[in-house]
Amino acid sequence: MNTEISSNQISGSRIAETLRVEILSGALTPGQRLRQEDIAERFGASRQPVRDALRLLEGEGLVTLVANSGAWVSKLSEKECAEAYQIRERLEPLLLSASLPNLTAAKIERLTALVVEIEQSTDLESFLRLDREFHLLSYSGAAPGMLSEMVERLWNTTQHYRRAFRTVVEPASSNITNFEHRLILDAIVRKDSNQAERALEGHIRRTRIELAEHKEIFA
Amino acid sequence: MNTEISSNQISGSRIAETLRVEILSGALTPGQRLRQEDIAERFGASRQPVRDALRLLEGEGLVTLVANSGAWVSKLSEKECAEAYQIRERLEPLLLSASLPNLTAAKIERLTALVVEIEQSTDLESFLRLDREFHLLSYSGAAPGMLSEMVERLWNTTQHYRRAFRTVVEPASSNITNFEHRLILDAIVRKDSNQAERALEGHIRRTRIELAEHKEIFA
DNA sequence: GATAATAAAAATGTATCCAATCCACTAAGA
DNA sequence: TCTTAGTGGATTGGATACATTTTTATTATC
Repeated sequence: MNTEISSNQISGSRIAETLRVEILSGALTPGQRLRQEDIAERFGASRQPVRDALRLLEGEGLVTLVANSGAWVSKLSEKECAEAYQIRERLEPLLLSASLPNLTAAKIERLTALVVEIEQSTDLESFLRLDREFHLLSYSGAAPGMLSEMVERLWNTTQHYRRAFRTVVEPASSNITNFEHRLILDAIVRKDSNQAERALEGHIRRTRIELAEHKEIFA
Repeated sequence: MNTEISSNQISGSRIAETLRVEILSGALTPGQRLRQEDIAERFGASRQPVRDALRLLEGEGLVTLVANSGAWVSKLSEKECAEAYQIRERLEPLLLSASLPNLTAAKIERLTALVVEIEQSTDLESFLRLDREFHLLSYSGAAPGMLSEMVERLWNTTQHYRRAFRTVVEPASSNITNFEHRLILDAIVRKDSNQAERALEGHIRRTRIELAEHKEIFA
């Protein structure tokens, strides 16, 4: 009997999944080189599926491939990061609007709890995890599709810089963030999509501008 | 002397490029199966670079891969197509705004000529080519980056449906399209980014709504 | 005649081997 | 001492061969 993962997917996808988690968790940092052979050995596979995985992650923007040279964890310049945030400003309100009508009472209850948990969170990793859960849960009413995927990719490619940002300014703007979360939540509870869009756009916009004031993150 | 493409790229990328053109031109239609071996033979390569190419195109949304089964040219449902257009409504105005300040006089001149050429175009393929050139040229002032890439991908994944739509309603809404192009051009000439954004958003929005009225395209 | 099970064939996924490319280090010359 | 050409090691890219999975066609049974 085979007790392994059912895995009706090619091995490369599983490898990509693990690498993705490691990049998002910060175990692999931007600019770090990814050697095919090392990864293959780690997963007990050949280099073939590793190449597939790297190609997949390249498509997601998490890995940068250079011909005949190698693969690196993608690095964003200050400009690229700002661009990602500008895109988020336009797309996430749209996604939230699409999600809002389908958010169940249970989910809204969880969102309410999350706002409190975020306010009470003390360590960095908890904040990052809860903040991500709050926002992505608020989008979970939307049908899966291109838009959801794009937004998740944007969150993934900017994850590292969110962490770096929070280590620099941690306590200073927490109050503002918490206030903005309550604004967003309030609009969600009232099913006011216009208000929700505006609150969310402002939230992302403010973060982008504040991020631009800390260029040392990108050095 | 080597007259071939300088080609500091892996072979899979070249294969992907050719397949991309064939998908956009309509030579390969949505739903059509792509056999690795057939493609490999066509390019005189092994299946390895073909797999790379398919992975790449999957990341661009042009190809759909199923594990242990195969690859197909991506197909959009009516809903997915509408979603792509909604995303375009939000992203392309942003891109046009970023482009506008950097559009040279020569480019604006070309845009002006294109509006006329589009109005005078008689066959379908000319219209598609010119329309694409008009819009993408209007974005060419923006620095290359995530946003430009996303927009180009959206144009690529919806290309087939733009063609199908035009074959159905060709003459009916041409006047409106032409008028909208002139509105956009006017705003560009006056470097009025607000107006340009609104005109462009309306243009895409109207197309989306009109497209939704022709569900037979997706049958 | 239709449906389900089975077997054959066709296509994909993986491993291994070989070739081509790049990078760093060394050494020679100005 | 600085620059440049060359060489060796390491790493990636591609081709072939084999294993696995899916699909299709055939056959038997209801």
